[in-house]
Amino acid sequence: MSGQGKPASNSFFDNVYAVVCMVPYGRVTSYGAIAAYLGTRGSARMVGWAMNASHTQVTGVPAHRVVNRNGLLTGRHHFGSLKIMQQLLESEGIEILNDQVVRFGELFWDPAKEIKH
DNA sequence: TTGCTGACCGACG
DNA sequence: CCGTCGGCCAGCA
Repeated sequence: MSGQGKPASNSFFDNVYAVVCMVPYGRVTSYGAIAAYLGTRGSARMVGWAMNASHTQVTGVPAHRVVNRNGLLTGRHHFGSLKIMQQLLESEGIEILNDQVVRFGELFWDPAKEIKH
C-alpha cells in the first residue's frame, strides 16, 4: 500500500477511535481513561468531542461503550435517541440502571492497563 | 483572525 | 456535602 505506513493515529480523533475500537464486547471505558492512555489526561473533553465527530464521520466506533468516570451515560443525547446507548449496552449484556452502568467497576476496561505495550 | 463552546476530570473552599 | 473554577484541544461563526 502505497508506501509509508501512515499510522492511523495522525489525528487526536483517530487515536481515540482506535482505543475505543479496542474495547472488548461487553466492556466499557471512560473518557478520562482514554485521554490518560493517549497521554492527554487533561483533554478528556476532547475525547467526548471526538465521539461527537465519530457519528458524523464514517467510523464504526462503539461510542456507547464510552461513559464518564461515574459510569453515567452522559453522551446518550448525542446518539439521536436517549435510549439507543442504553439499549446497545444492554444488548451486550451490560445492565443499566438509572442511566448508570451497573457493576461499572467490574466492566470497566482500562486501555492503559490492557494495552500496555 | 479571534473567541466560544463542548459527551470531562480533578482540585479547592 | 455542595458549588465553582481551571485546563486541555479542536471545530465553527
